[in-house]
Amino acid sequence: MPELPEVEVVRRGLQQWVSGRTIANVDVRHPRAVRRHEAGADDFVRRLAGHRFRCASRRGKYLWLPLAGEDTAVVAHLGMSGQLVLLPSDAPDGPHLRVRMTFDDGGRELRFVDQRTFGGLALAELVPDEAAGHLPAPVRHIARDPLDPAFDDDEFVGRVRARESALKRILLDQTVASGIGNIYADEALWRTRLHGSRVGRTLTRPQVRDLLASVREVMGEALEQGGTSFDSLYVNVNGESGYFERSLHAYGREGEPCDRCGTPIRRVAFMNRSSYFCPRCQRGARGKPSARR
DNA sequence: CATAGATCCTGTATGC
DNA sequence: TGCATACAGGATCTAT
Repeated sequence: MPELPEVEVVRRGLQQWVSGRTIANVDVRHPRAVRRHEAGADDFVRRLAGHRFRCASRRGKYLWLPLAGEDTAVVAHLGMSGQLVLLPSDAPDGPHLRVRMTFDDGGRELRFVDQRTFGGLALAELVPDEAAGHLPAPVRHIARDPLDPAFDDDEFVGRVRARESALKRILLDQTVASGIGNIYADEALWRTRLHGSRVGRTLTRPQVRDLLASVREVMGEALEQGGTSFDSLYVNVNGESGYFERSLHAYGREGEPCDRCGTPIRRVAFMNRSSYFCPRCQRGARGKPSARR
């Protein structure tokens, strides 16, 4: 469940159902799922057994579970198709089960399920971070996400306007602001009436501020509805899907009328993926800036 | 240095 | 029916 709202839904589930529990056994069913754990799958398994999870944290699309009494955390990234689900031990494995963790209380076990194996788990060091307290080493390279209270709006505006590349590319760059993916980038651009091919450098400060407000708005609304799900690939820790798909205005709506002006939504290939936009509301780099008055 | 493109993987949907 | 192709919500490595 890749973007911020979906990952936050998972974090909340982990916070409720996994924090405070002590790991009994870890079973790595596919080595690729722990490829980011440099010391290998055996080391990953050995170092987790007997340790207790303190809580569940998140920045952008990264999740981590700090271990009690240690300066380490299990870092998880769901990639394109990863799921963290809680299931009874006797539930069938399913074809994409990658890692299984049991707990000493005998309750539901935690499973990492990932069809495409772009996601993964690793045990990483928690290192001091001047602003955030502690952060896992693999998370330090990304920026704060827009829902982080300490997110620096001015810095974001400055960085967007310093870029020579397309606005959508900037939104997807996790080192500028983390947590935004293909869906919410398109949705925020639609809400702000900006075209993703606009060059960052050409935007006014108020335009970038509006865009940031739209990002927060759409992510907040999605979170309230449990995230966006098109199919069973994107579920919370209890295997349930969110409802935000119903509220999408642009993403996945090629040919359908724009909810503002009725013009059919267009889809174009961009950065090896799809971008959806309203060709009337969101004027492109070739046309006049839409917010000009 | 900033930026653009290729690549990792498995499954589903679509067209011939 | 079989087969080929396009596409899927992401991040990272490589080349320019």
